[in-house]
Amino acid sequence: MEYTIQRLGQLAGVSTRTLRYYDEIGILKPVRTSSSGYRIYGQEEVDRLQQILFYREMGVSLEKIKAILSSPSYDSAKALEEHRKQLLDKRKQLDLLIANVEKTIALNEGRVSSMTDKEKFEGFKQKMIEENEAKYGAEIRGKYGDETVDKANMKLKNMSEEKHAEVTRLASEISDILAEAVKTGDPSGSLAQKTADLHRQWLGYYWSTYSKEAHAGLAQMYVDDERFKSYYDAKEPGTAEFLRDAIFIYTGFKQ
Amino acid sequence: MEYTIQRLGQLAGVSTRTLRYYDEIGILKPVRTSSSGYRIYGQEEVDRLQQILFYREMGVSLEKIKAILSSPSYDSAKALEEHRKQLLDKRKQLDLLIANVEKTIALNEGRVSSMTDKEKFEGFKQKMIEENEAKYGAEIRGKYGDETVDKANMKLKNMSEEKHAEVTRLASEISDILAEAVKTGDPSGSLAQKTADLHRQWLGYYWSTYSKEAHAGLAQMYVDDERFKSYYDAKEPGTAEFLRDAIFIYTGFKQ
DNA sequence: ATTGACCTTCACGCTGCGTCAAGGTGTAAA
DNA sequence: TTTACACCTTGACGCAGCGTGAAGGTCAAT
Repeated sequence: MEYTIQRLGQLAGVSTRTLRYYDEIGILKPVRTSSSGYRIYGQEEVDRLQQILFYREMGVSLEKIKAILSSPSYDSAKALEEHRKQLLDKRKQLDLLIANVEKTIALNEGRVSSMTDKEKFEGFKQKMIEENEAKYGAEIRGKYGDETVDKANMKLKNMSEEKHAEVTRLASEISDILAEAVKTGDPSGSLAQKTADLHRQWLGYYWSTYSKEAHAGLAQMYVDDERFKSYYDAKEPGTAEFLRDAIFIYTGFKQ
Repeated sequence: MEYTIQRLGQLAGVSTRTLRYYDEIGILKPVRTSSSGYRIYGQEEVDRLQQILFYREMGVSLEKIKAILSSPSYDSAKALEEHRKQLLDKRKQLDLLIANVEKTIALNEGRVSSMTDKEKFEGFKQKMIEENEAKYGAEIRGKYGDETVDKANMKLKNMSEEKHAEVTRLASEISDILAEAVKTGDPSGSLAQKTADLHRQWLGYYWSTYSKEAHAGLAQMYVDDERFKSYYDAKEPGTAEFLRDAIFIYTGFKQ
């Protein structure tokens, strides 16, 4: 398939000016030009543009992208793996930021009493990501790649070793406070909301990405699924529903 | 709490140059200057900077941010809701992009036979986000907001009414197949992997965004947490571990 | 042969800072 | 006290990555 400049632009979501600029700086040249000087792009250029956009998405400068793509040691398979990891990092940061907004909203609505200045900027800093970018040089990539994979795996390992005690403590605290909260009968009360908050913290140990929807979904699952329901309702019938309602309120999901 | 320019910069993860520039263009002025002309920032400025960074993160120009923040009709609560939605949109786009990388990797490894040119650029286009940005004008915000909130709420509602039966069916199927799989003793076997796959499908009803990490985390949770563990191990001891191992293999998380 | 949607090159302008330069300030140690 | 050193100031230049004309050629259909 061959593309004119505008068609390629539409396909990839970039402007024709951008494509001309990329030609100008030599990062993406058309496969040929028509008799009248029109730029014609082919299959290779489509794929190369995709790679360029992956790097651009990660904030790599066009100059560096050019160097990377034209390096003789460029390994597209490794690069893709690296992209994947970077994107996952980016999503984690986004999740932090979302949690930040949500906490700020909760603060404004009085559902949460305080927020440190530090917390207010959680998720904005991109230091770790930028450090990764600095390491985007082709040679270090392979080594660093394995390292981060290991780190990702370590997270679960360490968790079961180091933090296991804390998670268990949290879980039992949730259990205790939930029992108290149920007695009040008010899922919007402070005890119930504290339970929901603790539950969220607890989830933090298992989910690298928190979302209100997932939290609310889990809460609904507690009610729908017999095994969860029977666990929660063991001490006091209706506890699963109560917890769900509390979490729905906490996450802002009305029924 | 009062901050010097550098301290505020560190707190928020921006450079001192940036803060001076923000002063220069009048978007964020210090509350006062010390006797020797040093910029001193107070609590209000911290909060304002947070708001600025939220908008900046969404790609709004500083000029527009200035206009928005100084508009008499500016409603910070609504703005925060809007930020939240935009961030969720952004995450959806990121998920598309991640899916794109993963499919490209699969293509390279021959696990997938083809990928259209259109698919190659899935997740790059930010049209929807930009359109939202255009709507960042205060008046449309409220209306558009409620609509998407309603949609999000609908997801859970419909679920409990319509799909409840299917979810329950899935859950019991998982239970059955898992019991069979445990007998084989091989978490990498096809029965175990089918269980993991069903488990993933089942999760799909509760999580709007699936991630391998979260799935693996949940699996680990099944082992760490007594209530889950006792449920799974009821029929056959070691079932929780078995399921975790199967899911680890399924998601690619080695221990 | 005219219209309208394409394409070309050239060139200026903009945003959001990074990065010196040249100097003043605060304070703690020597 | 002075010396070091980390902090602060204003001013000015520079840069990436395009957006946005201008002035003109091309292509296909009507």
